[in-house]
Amino acid sequence: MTEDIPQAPSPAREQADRFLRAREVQSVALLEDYVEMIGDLMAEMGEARVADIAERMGVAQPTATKAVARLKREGLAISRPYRGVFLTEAGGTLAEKVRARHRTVVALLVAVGVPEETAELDAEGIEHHVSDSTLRAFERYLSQR
Amino acid sequence: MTEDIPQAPSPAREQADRFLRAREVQSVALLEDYVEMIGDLMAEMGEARVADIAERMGVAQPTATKAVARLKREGLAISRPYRGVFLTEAGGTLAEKVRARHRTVVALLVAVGVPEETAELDAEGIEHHVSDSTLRAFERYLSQR
DNA sequence: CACGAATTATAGCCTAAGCTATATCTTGAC
DNA sequence: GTCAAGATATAGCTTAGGCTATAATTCGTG
Repeated sequence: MTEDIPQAPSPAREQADRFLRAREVQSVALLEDYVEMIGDLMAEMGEARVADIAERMGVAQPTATKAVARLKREGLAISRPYRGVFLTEAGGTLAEKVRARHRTVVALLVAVGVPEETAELDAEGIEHHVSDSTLRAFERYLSQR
Repeated sequence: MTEDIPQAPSPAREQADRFLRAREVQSVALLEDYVEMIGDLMAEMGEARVADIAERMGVAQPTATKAVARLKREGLAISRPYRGVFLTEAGGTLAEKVRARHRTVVALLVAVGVPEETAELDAEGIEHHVSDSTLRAFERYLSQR
């Protein structure tokens, strides 16, 4: 047998794990975006209609329909055919979390000198990769200054 | 005709554009990761072999082969069957840019209080969404403190 | 209350990125 | 120089997320 007990993984393995994590994050990123969007629409108009979701996400209507189907599968939304889409409790909770994280990321970017517009643009992609640990660090940084 | 000359786009449109941009970024993110990785391997071992690329990326070997094919299509790498993979000049330039951006992102995260390990983990996903403008802001922030 | 317009769903297609299984090529050891 | 082991390529499948075209449903208006 080899020298060592379960211990330091190889550098290659560590690096691979980072990429695996990034890919995992990516797979939930779209879900998060849709959930947040549906939350917005529910707040603004009482319900989210597929056409509005599609318009705001910048996708074709059938793409939005398919995304909603996935949200339903994951227990984040409910809907009946030809009717509006609504978030479940889990969906609502996620939407709130995503919204808060988005605000924090934008605020941090602005705090370190990124122009508002750019911050808003970049945050859309960045936010999904901000872990809870990093998010807390951002909050600490923003509060003590 | 309507009231206004080509001007302020609708909020929905603006939001859609942000998502479109995030999706675009995503489509080049993997290319960037592979190019950086191949650069690392070339520096360490003189060439990048498909098996090593696969191991470090945490994917199966055929997935790496396919990725290399895409890199070749995009003019970022060259290779001959059953031989190592090498970066083109364009690939090398991109690798250097990606590596520098990665370092800056990690440094900024650490500077605002994110633990090293977490910074390294999150940076892997975040970096691809950091625009040139944001990167410059990060550099300014890091230099004046 | 019926019908046309608007909305939503469905069908079918494409590409990217992952996988396993298997075929092909290279190379080092004998 | 052969051949077995190792590395790479290929075939074929899956899922996700796009798209267009078209079918089905709902709803406001006359």
